[in-house]
Amino acid sequence: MEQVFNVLFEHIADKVPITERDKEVVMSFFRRKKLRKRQYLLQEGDVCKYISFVTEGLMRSYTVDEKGNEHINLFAWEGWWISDFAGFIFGNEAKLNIDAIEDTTVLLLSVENYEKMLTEVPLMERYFRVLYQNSLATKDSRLISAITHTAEEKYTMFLDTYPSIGQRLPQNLIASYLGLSPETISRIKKKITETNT
Amino acid sequence: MEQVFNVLFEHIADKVPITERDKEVVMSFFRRKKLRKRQYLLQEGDVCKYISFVTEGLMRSYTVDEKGNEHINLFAWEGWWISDFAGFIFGNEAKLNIDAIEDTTVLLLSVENYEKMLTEVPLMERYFRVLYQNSLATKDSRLISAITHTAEEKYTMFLDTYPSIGQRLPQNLIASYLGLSPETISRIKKKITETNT
DNA sequence: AGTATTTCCTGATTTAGGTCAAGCCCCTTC
DNA sequence: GAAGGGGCTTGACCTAAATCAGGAAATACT
Repeated sequence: MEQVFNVLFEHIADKVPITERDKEVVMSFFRRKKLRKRQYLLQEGDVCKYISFVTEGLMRSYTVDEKGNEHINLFAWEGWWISDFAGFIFGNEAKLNIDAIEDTTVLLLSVENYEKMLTEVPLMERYFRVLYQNSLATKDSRLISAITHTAEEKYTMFLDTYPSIGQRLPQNLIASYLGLSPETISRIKKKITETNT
Repeated sequence: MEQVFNVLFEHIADKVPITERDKEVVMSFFRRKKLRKRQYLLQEGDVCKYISFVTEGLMRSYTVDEKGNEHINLFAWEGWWISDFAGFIFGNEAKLNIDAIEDTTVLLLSVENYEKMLTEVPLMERYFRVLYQNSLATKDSRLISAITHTAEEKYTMFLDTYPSIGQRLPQNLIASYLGLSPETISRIKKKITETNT
């Protein structure tokens, strides 16, 4: 079995008991793709044909508002799915841009293969149900956090929640993810280190 | 078939082709419950044993922060599911409160029945996958909106998205849902009516 | 009908965080 | 090793929305 699929199958096995037989079938639906740092996987206005599973590297999805500001929607590193969901599901134009923050390898799953896979391998139906279910619970708390917490709380909570990824991200991207300005993050960092001494 | 189930089955049929036979089985897993206005379905700290489908009325889920402010997470009226998802799925203490804004009838589905139903009726596995998938897409756009838009944009977008429900909600609840103060909503309304004359 | 409780409005003041601007440091890349 | 471009910091200033406070409408309760 190809090396890159290990990450995917570990992720699946974590949620449902997948057999070697199923793995073979599942594999056949995916296509592998490599991306250089800064390379687009999807641009606003395109039709989003795939959902992608990151096996190596780091990606982001983001929107651009009228003033030209980028707002990061999601980071996806090893073991995460990324896509313009609304576009993928409902078939409309993508509102999101997706690009690589580091050199990245992804496994692409097209709409047709997604549907096919779900019917042919019922276990995968269950896998995605569980996956979505969990992300819903996560999204809920992010939303609450975005509405209720202060800038400082958002920042420290982000670092607590994703300690490993903090290192890999320039702080202006974290700012964009949290809906804060880079300057604010900078000031918060200063304040925190000052308090700790 | 009991009347209250109509709303549920319409909702299901909208996503997957459910048979009369399946309906019988599905029905058996639910329990019906009536709630008076202001009555709790779940309080913070309880174990969330159910997800609930609203067949009539209007409910909300909300958190309370350290300062005692309520932040509404979700409104659920006819045809919506409501629950403390994280709690229901992972079995930990509820962080959300859920109560009735109007007199409400819900159909309760316990964790055990949920799991049982999903295995016994594979079609329901698919239904929930599609349901979650769609809510994910919706949540995404609400999150982006919470981060990027101004108070006025959030308010008008809310009314555009849920025109029917605007009437049924006092505006302090809308404010709480949008993460704004009631005063701000009041001023926005004033501004809008002034502009329109 | 009359009281109580929400709900809503409006003004004055405060504040968190954004915006603008300038300079520095650290990588790349010729 | 110079030149350029990100990324980060810091200061001065600004603004959207929160908070505080008071009263007016509107609902609900007996």
